[in-house]
Parts: sequence; structure tokens; C-alpha cells
Amino acid sequence: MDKRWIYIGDAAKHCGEEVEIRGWLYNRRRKGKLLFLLVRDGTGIVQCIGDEKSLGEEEFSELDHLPLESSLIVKGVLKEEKRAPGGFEMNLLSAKVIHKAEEYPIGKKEHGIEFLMKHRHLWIRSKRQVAILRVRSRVVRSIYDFFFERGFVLFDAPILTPTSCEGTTTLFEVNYFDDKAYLTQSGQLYGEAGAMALGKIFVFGPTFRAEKSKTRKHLTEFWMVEPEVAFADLNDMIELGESLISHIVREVVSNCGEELLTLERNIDSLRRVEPPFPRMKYEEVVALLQKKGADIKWGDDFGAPEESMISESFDKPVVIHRFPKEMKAFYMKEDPEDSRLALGFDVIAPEGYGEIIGGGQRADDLNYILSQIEKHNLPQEVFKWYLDLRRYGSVPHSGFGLGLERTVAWLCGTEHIRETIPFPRMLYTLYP
RNA sequence: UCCUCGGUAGCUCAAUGGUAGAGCAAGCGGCUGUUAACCGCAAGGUUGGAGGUUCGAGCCCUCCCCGAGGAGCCA
Repeated sequence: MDKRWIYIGDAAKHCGEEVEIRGWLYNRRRKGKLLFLLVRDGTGIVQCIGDEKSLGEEEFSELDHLPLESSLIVKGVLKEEKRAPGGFEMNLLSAKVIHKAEEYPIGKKEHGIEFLMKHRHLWIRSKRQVAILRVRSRVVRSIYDFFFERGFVLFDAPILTPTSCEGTTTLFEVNYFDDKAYLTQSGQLYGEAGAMALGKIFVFGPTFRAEKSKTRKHLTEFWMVEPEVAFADLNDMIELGESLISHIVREVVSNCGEELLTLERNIDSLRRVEPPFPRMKYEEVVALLQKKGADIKWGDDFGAPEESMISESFDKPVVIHRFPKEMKAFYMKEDPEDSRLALGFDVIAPEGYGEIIGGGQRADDLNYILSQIEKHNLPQEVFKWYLDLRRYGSVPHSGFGLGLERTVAWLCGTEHIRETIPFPRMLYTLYP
């Protein structure tokens, strides 16, 4: 594209030049015969100054009454200006209104969350939401970079599936011609087939869970990246998970400085995130929690308060591994050194943002899996294709899933996960 | 699904059982360096819905609807 107009994000490169900017009116103020327009274009906000003399009485008056979020094309000379928000300012030569907006519902003062969620399609224009969505985009990019640089192959798992992956969680059911289908709640089983075909793969896409969860950490539609590696063991996966998280954090810290500033995110705590992370066996965590006074015993899962207690004890993400078998899915490999345990691991994010990774080594023995399917009361027929993977060249293999939105929530320091995806889907929230 | 809190002007919130009010936005006017600008004027209401108690209900009672926070489950 030619340079018919510039983006505010590139303002520094065009200081002193006469340029054109295309965007929307973010805010305006008037001081007598001086007009201050804040124009945003998605890459930033620039203050434009017009006076009645150079704009003419008619244009000045039109701009003075222009509703917020009207679209416009402004032309003028860019200069550095300490008094202007963003550090740059444009002396207006002309301002052409493309569309005069109706009265904009989102005002400059605070709004309640119900109102904002109903106007999510407009809310995403505000400064803070733009920053979060830019961080999300950078996190996604850093995930692709990480796996492609390491020779992984992107392997797309289906979204419509004949059945559940784990059987326990609630599924969204959809009509599939004369049959029923379900929205995927994990690409993992398909990822395992991919790893047997391509060696090391990653699945990256949306997943769906019809859980009636109503917390700041849950969405019914969320994105997950799930690597799966043939011949890798639990330890390899923990190391891969540590590297992935560290890579994401480094990329965000070095490329999203402006956004993190807007979000008032403390960057020092993010800079500390380098491998190795603290690692604890499940039983060690139970002992730690008991010492801290939690009412928990071997065999219990960690609830939200326990998770917070764990993350408060460290200033990095924490790896917890070797959980009781009963707590984990049927496809987990048993610990050869302790048959009560499964070779699974979780990574708990710092500052109470919860579990961001869950994974482990997969069971590779056909008879063991068959016994686990029976134990978990799952229908064997639907796993027929999956069991084939243990019939034709079964190998040790491992993988994990990293939740995108929880990771973004942690990096941005957001109060609630609903702000980390453009249009969140939650219990009772399907609009807009 | 359970527990707790809430629903009053377009928005954010006030209002001992006794005349429904403020700030912001929108409208009009003033101001040549504003920073969620400021100042002035005027306007804005079926108090979520249905029923009940009372001389009198935004407020008390019953049911319903909607939302938020938390729990369990999970990424």
C-alpha cells in the first residue's frame, strides 16, 4: 500500500511532516477559539489542534459538535509536544468528517460491567481493551514462532467431534444431519494421532466446555495450544512448557511495552519468569498446604484458595507433577515408580491467575488404557480409532495444553478473563 | 447448580415508610494550551415485572425476571 495516510503508531517517523491520519474521534475539548481533538486509529491516539481562524467558522463549529467515535480524516503537520497525550500533536489544516456518529453510548466516566458487556462490540475500541487485545495477538504470534522455530508442525484438530475427549465434562451438542455431534473440548486425542504421523505437532484452536462455571477464570469458549511429541516423556514436557511460557513472557515484555504501561502492569514480576520454575510433586504440595493451615489431605484436588496459596509462595509459575491417578484422565500414564500416581503435570500461574497448563505423559499400553476406560465408565466404541494408535507402532509420547486467555489475563493483570478475548462466551453470555 | 449482594434519568450513583436528587453524557451559552478540561443555563423519571401490607411504598412482604461477586469443575 502506498503512503496516502499514516498510522499514529508511526508518528515518531513523521515528525515535522504534513501527513494524513484516518480514524475516529476519541475525545474533544474546547478552550474558546481553540479545539483539541483526540483522534484514534487503532494504533494509538494523537491530539489534533484546530483554531477557528485556519479551519473557518463552519468547519470549526461542526468539529466542536462532532459526536465521539465519528470517523474522520485529518490532515496537518505532526510535531513533538510534551503537553499532548502520547507525546505528539497535529496542527490541523483540515478535518473531513466521514461519518457523523449518533450519540455514543460509552461515555468518558466509568460504566458498570453489565453495560459494557452489552456494548462489547464498542467497548473494544477503548484504550484498555485495545491494549489487552494487542497483547493477545502478540501472545498468539509468539506461540506460533516458538513451535515453528523448533520444527513442530501445525496440526488442526476438528471442532465437530463424535464424542468427548475426557468424557467427564459437559459438552455442547449440535445437530449433525440425522446425528448428534459435539463441539471439541480438547484437540489432544487427535493431536496424539498427529504426533504418530508427524513426530511433533501442535494443535491451536478454540475449545468449548458447557460447564456451568461462573468465575473470573472461566469461559465456555476458549483457545488452547496443545503440543504433542512422540517419544517424549513427562520431563521433556515440563521443560517444553517452561520454555514456552518464558518465551511468551519475553516476547510480550519486549514488544508490548506501551500496552503494559496502559494496563499499569508491573513488568518486574514478569521479567523474573525464566526457567527453571519451581517443581513440586503433588504430595509435597499437599504437605506445604497443610503446613500453611489448609484443610486438605492426599487425594484431594486443589481448589481456588489452595491454588492462590501455592502461587503466593513463589514469584514464578509453579510446576506440580505426579498427581493421584484417580484425579486425572484415563489416558494418563501410570508412574512406574508408584502405581498410585499418574505422570501428569500442571503449571500454576503467579499472582492467583490459576492453572495455565495441564498435561503429561500418555499411556502407551493398549491393555492399560482399556482397563482405564472401563474404570472411568467410558464407552469403548467411540475410542476405537484412538486405541488403534496403541495397536500400530505405539510409542511413549507426551503433551500438554496451555490456556490462551488465562495466560493473557496473567500477563495483562486483568481482573477477569472476559476482557482477554474479543467476544467472550460465558454462562448466560452469548451476546453480542 | 448453590450461597451472597444488587436492579432508581442514556451512564455512574444518592434518597429515616412521608414532595424522587446529584455528577457525567446529550442541548444552549462562555473561555486561545485543554489533559475523564472547567464555568453557567435549561432539560431529563411507569424507581426491573406482578401481586400484597399500609392513611401513605423506591424503601416492608411473596413470587418471577435480569445482573454481579464467590463456591464446585477445569485451561
